[in-house]
Amino acid sequence: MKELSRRQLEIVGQAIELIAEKSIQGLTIKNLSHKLGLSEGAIYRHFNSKFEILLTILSNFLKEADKSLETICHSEESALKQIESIFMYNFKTFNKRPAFASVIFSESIFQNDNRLSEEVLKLLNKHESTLQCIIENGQKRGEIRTDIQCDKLISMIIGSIRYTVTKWRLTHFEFDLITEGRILLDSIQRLIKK
Amino acid sequence: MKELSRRQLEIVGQAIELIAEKSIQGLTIKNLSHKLGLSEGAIYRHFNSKFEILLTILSNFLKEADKSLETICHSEESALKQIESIFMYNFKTFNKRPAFASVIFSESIFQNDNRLSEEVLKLLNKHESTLQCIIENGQKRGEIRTDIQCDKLISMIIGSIRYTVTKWRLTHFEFDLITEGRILLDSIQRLIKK
DNA sequence: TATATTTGTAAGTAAATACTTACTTAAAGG
DNA sequence: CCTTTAAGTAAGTATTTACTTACAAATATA
Repeated sequence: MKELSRRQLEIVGQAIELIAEKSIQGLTIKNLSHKLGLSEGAIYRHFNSKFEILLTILSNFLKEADKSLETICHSEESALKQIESIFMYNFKTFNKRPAFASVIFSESIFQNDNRLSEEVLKLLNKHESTLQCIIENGQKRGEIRTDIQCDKLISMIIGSIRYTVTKWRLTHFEFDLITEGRILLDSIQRLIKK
Repeated sequence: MKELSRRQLEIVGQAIELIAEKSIQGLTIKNLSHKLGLSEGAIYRHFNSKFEILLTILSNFLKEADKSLETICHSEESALKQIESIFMYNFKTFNKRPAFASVIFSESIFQNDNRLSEEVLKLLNKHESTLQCIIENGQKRGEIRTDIQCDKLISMIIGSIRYTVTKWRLTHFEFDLITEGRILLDSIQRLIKK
């Protein structure tokens, strides 16, 4: 994973904007070149393939998420506070950059290659392992109820976050994601606390 | 919504199988014609467009789901039992016909047309309204806790079902959906009961 | 300043894809 | 039996798409 050149950053940035505007299907080399004010060929001076561009977007997102989740996990907050941080991290990220949601929620789009869906799976696994750590500690400390399997609590938490974002997208962003996210968080906290 | 001819049923059936085998991206007219042992043109004797085939699949699925959800909603069972029925209906359906999951979970695939994602939204809304009815009654009857907003309970329930199915797909069906679904259901029931 | 490297372009290519057309065969009906 | 209609085919078309090639300009370097 080398550093990206200025032009590469520009290409990736415009690609993300393009996805935000026209969804993942709108990310074509032609559209991208127009957006950049370059020829299609020029893009290939900086990336070997469209796949590489997408992979760059995804793995940068993954790296960023990794870092945030690590920070949350190693903080000294209570379990419920840590879960709050995960909620807000997700809702704020998707609210600010809906394009990421478009990429993350389009697992099955890429015909030949499943390396992209593997990246998505990595992201989910990272969320799961972080939540597992938080919940297990919370259970030991008596903050979280112990009568429910940890992995089912995780499915509920991640599932409800994802579903909220999915509905937000399907309804063309007509409700405020952060507001709804906060209410959802409050409900989840009330359900899982001891 | 007219009745489908024998050939139309065959085309739709093979289309579903094709999606199950190669995911939604594998559904091309060429692939479909090979599977049917017909020419590509022959398909157009029975459907005006590929879009129409997909819409037929989706709206039949929607109709079926509608019927099941209505039955569940109007049964005299307890709220927790009704929720169990919704869980099992979903997990059994996707387990038996993973192609449906492939279609339902690919909202953003269809370039120009958003009529398909509207169908998916309809399906989600039907689930939501059914659950709302069930939960509100359950709350009145003292079966379900009332300290959480109804729509957040719904997000948790639908979200956790969808997430479980998504993971099942991303991990290439490596765990038993029905088994995991039952454990998830048990957890949810324990969380939301009064 | 001369040369080499980087970055660009215009104009392709090849493959995929949904759909059409002109024509043929099979079946149905009076 | 003859005509009409339904159902099929082979061989297209038009468009989109990711990617390539041959060449040119700009920029850096010696």
